[in-house]
Amino acid sequence: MSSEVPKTETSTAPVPPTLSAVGKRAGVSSITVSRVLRVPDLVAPETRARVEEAMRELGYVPNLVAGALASSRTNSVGVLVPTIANSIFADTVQGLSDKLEPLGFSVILAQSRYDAAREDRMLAALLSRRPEAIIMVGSPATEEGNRLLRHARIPIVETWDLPAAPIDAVAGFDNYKAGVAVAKHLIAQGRKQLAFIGGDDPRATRRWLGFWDEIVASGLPEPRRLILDRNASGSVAAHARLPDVDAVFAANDAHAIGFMAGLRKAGLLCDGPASQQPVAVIGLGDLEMGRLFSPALSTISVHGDAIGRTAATLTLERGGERKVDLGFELVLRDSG
Amino acid sequence: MSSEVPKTETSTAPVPPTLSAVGKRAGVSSITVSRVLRVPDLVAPETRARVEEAMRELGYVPNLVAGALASSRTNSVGVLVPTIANSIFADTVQGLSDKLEPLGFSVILAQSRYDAAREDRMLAALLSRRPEAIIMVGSPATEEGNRLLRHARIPIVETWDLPAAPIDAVAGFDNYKAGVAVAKHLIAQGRKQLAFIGGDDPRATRRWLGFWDEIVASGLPEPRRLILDRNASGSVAAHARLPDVDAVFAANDAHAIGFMAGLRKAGLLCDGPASQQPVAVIGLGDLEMGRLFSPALSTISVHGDAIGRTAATLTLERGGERKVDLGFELVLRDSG
DNA sequence: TGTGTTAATGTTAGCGCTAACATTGCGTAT
DNA sequence: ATACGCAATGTTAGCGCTAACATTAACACA
Repeated sequence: MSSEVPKTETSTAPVPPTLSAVGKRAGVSSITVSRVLRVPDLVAPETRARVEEAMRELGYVPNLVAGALASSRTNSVGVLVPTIANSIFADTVQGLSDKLEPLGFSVILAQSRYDAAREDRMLAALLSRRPEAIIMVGSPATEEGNRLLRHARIPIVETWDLPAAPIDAVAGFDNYKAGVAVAKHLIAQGRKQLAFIGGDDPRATRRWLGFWDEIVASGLPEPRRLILDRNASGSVAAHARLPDVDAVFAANDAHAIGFMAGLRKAGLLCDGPASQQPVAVIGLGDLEMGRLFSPALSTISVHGDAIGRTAATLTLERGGERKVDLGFELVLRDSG
Repeated sequence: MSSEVPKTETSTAPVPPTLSAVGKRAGVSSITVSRVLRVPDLVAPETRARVEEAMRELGYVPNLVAGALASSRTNSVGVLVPTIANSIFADTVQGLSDKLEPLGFSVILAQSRYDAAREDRMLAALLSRRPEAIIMVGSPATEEGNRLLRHARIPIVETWDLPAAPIDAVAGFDNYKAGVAVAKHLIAQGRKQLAFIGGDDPRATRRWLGFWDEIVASGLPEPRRLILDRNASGSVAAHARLPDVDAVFAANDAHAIGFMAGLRKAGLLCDGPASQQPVAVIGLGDLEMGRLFSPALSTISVHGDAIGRTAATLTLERGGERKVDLGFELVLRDSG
């Protein structure tokens, strides 16, 4: 990526044109060109036409880096997700970027990979690009991450959860209540041996807590918790480690589907309704695939894209309600 | 997002500290602070310690916008994908960002939503942030997009395909051959009435072309093509529109799974091996879900993350082979 | 006739940093 | 002692743009 362009080639050096170059060509000063770009109404129509012509001829591409430094507006937002690959957070990124891009904002994307140290590094990296807001999944894992964000003096949106003491704004839902809702449903269905499978990130843990509390409060034996790594294939074998279980809440749909694939192999899955399932399974996320699976997956439906769009709105509007609960709904299909 | 911070509040104004502020506090000039950040070996250990202390005390966060303008290195790459939500391209973004982030590069993400005009706008928006490279899925749809990229004088990587006349670098596979491979397999299996379902983006179309050519060359009747919108649910009903078909190539796994869900409803799916399926189904992408489905989905496996990592490598190294064919493999499971 | 008023354009300074070139001080060879 | 090399630090200019404040000309109004 070194710049070994021979400069002594021709008279028209391959130097990208600047505002002044356009201005010179159009016979105006650089500020007028700048105005054509940002506030065209301030420029006389003929002048504007001449400038636009010059921009076209030179193939001018504005330099937003310089513009950002001069105006201290970068028109960018930093987005931090644990992971983007086959994850539910992709919907959120899509949602927020659909909202932000038409407004001229760029999305700077970073992944923490569920690693606190990397999260801090990414947060610092994002902030050094001076985004006008940060949208992240969850909350900073470390004190350092918190400090960084609190000192940044820009809107911060935490998503996919409802932290008790948010840094600034929130767009999420109550993961604890989701766990409670699933437990209630499973108990009402008459299930007795419940278990929870999935990751151990903060949000999954909150779900587990709600699940546990509700089950124990109802007098049933304590549910088991199986912590699985992040790919669904691992959950295929999970059933062997959960003998006697008759209902499972999976921290997300991928785990739920993997678990069901394992149940099928074990002959513990039927194509009938939930009441006929030897083992009930409830997921979270409402992946399209869950609907296509047979038996169709019952799940906690969460609107990932709405979370993203709401987060985008929260970065743009200061003031107003800064804590939005997008809720969730228990969608009952055939798996549990 | 206006900055109405009352400046006459205290003596310690809430102005983010600059390099010079740190320098002043540490008793050195700003350039020394800059060196501590970029080339610490040039600074005496005690000085460095003093500077680092000052940075910590002030909570200094470097301003890469200014740094980029001064050095004309932004340490960022622009990434353009059709869509990021529940798509196979998320793997590619993950792969390239895993490679790029540790090197200090940020990813600026944009989505074209399969829309040529939006693609051009996003390309222009990306370029105006002066990324050091552009990685995109496919090739620019318009002449204007091509022109923009050719004039940008930075590495451009086109992915997920092997364009005949690439702008610069390529990391992808031969979509035409993928179609041929699927056709060959299906024909060898004795299937007679073949069809293709999926989108009509350039890559899907290339797959269709290979599929069609191979089938017609073998003397079988022309395959049918059903163009579906981008969500898998639409493909559930696709079977009704393809009576008599005994083999289907879906442009991606999501469509394949949706189609299979439809087959199941119609009683045209069994849990046995491929030879027993009334209708063979082959997907593309090798989604984890496909493996969990029953019957397990046969598919063209493509390594989306390897495409991303390769693309990242191609942006970093000029010279060397600039056209990398990552290939694909036909993974046969139970669906066809 | 002078005095606003407004529309259109220009001038100046500087955003926060880094490249490129000084400068300083000190140890060492001659 | 003089020159030289080198390590550590500093000075200067400028990246490409925009905010804030001129300036100019044309015209309306009393």
